[in-house]
Amino acid sequence: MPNSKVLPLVESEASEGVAPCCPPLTERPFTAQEAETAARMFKALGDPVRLRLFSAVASHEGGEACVCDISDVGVSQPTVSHHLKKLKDAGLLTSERRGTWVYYRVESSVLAAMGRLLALTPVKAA
Amino acid sequence: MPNSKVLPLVESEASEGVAPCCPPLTERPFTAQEAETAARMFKALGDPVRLRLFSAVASHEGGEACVCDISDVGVSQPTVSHHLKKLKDAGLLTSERRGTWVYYRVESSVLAAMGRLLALTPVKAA
DNA sequence: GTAACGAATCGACAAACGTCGAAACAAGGG
DNA sequence: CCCTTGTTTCGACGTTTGTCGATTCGTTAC
Repeated sequence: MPNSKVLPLVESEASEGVAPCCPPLTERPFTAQEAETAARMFKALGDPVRLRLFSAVASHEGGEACVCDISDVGVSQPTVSHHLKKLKDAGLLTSERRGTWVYYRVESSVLAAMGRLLALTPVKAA
Repeated sequence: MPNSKVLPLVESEASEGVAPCCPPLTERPFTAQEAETAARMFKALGDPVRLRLFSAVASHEGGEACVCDISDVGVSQPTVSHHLKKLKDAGLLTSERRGTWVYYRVESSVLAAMGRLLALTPVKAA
């Protein structure tokens, strides 16, 4: 899929410095651009169906799941596909076709970046 | 404000067990109900303006900020108020009027719960 | 009282979103 | 080949969302 747009949430996945998009929320006020980037991640997880799909992939054996394994979330199959695409566009999932089936996998570096965003830091003195 | 609806994201703020709404995303597939609850939190942060407002409060001295301190995010005053209300309804902020001004404060227990949701756990063997 | 200021609510509007059924695409098996 | 199965795309629909200007509410100062 050469034309798919994936957000550059993480600059590189090289050995060490995973380079998150933004500092912790508590460090300083976000700039407009930082907020734009980070909001896309949160928005992607801001839907119950997507959260279930994401959790299903994330908790599946081997760290990946076929669409057919996780389609049981109470919406039609096209809707499942639609949500998986959104998670993929947000950079939270990657997909790979293997024969008949398509497998989705969690992009753990992005998940880590989001966790770092939410990291609690000591309250600044008034 | 007796009629405001605050989501029960955290059962209690008592001394120790902050009782998050849900297990880590990677632990097991979310139930519909867990997803519904957690998605509301993520959704609240899924807008750039709200993220900037939240970050501004979170990073402000003393852990709180007057609306007038953080209104500089490029939207009208009613819109700022609207977004602060959403963050409040999601349980991420609390507010308190002190004289002329209204101060917002981060509900850190909820922030912690969200961070725990995103905690990375080892990939299960296939 | 009334005027001034900060903040919340109201009403309206366009844009974005979630959902579905139908159709198209991809891969494998007769 | 054609048929079946898994997945994505398309088109349409109703709902939700973000935004604003105008108004209202709460508080303080005069």
